[in-house]
Amino acid sequence: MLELAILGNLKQQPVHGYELKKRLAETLGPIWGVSFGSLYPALRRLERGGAIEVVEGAGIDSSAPIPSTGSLRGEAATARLRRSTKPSLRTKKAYRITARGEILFEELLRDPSNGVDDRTFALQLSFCRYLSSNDRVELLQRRRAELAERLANERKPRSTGAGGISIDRYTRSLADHRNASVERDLEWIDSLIEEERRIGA
Amino acid sequence: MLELAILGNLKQQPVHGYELKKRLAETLGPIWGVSFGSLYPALRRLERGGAIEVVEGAGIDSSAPIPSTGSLRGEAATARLRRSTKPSLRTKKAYRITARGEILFEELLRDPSNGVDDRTFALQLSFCRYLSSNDRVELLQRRRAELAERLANERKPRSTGAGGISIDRYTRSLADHRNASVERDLEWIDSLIEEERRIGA
DNA sequence: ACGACGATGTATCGTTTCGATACATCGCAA
DNA sequence: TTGCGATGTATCGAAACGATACATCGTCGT
Repeated sequence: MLELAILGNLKQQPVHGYELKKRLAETLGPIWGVSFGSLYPALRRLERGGAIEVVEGAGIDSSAPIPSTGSLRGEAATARLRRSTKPSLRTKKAYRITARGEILFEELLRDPSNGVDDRTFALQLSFCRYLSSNDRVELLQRRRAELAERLANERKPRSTGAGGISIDRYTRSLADHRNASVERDLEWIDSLIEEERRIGA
Repeated sequence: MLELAILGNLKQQPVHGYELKKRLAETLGPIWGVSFGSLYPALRRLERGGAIEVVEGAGIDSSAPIPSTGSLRGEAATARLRRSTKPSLRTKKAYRITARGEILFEELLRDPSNGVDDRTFALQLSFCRYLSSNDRVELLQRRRAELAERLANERKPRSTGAGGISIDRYTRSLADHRNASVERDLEWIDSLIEEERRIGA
């Protein structure tokens, strides 16, 4: 679902890879460490699919115009080209979302096959301003169902592990804490649903 | 860190792949869906590394002895062999941890390069009964530091997102909830540390 | 003036993980 | 008897990860 994260960010404005990574790290925080090894291939996938397109040199910071290769740095550039066939490393390649990409974004955002994965849900929620109030409630309720099911599964008595080995104190504490965490998530989701119902357009 | 999970489970008793997957799903719960596509390669990696070894047919359920190929099901077996060169699909291959594996397990369990990844920490904690009280406290404090840092990073005022776009209500709520969650994790860790200090051997 | 250093920036390599699927056997119930 | 779900091993292609290479910029100390 990296694509969703990328498209959602590009929806606001075109950015280039490095900047995008910083924003993703900021948004997703520590719950999802997006690496270049995922990001750049994902960008190329999206570009191949026609969901995004490059905007050569049209970065965010207008204060840094791309030096047209061959003017000031002609010597360095030719020397670089002599050394390697690869042209122009470190030229900011900004990406812009296309109409096709907007459609893909909506599909991914609305995709009901989720609510399962924590990270995907967080992502969808962080972009749910692009959803109708109805779809928002639906998303929240899918999530609610998932959390309730987890709780139900965890609730069934399992004082002894498989094989009859008794669970130690830490494993028990871990499970309890996880349970409490899910309960709080559930309360939070419920408050969001209620609020959406009250003021949702 | 799948290896750690596998070794920790095999430490208790030898099991075969399918059973192992069920146990892992039970232990790790919904936070880590271990798939066969990860499990079997991991088992083979460990076996190649000499950390585990196969125990032919010595499964857990003693009530289901492996039918020695060629007795009761001789006909079916030969027919199967005629059809494919691959021998004996669906024969329970139980794995047992070796002395080498025990060492590897301790290394992985003690590995301080972590505390960062939530899943890895949960895993290490669930096996921390194999650690000394000192190492346990150390593990908990590494985790504590990580959580405290997250909180500090999140705390810095960021009422507007990068690019000057104001954060919508849901993103805000998500961030707040995540913050509260980390705070509770922190309290929990602290209580564990305190308890360990009180009664730890 | 210069050289070290860290932030910015694009890119790839090898490994691991994931999700889906294939293949195969057993037990049980319609 | 047949058909379906649980048990069981295995692999494939795609995706993600962590590390690293490569390259340029600005800045700061000397």
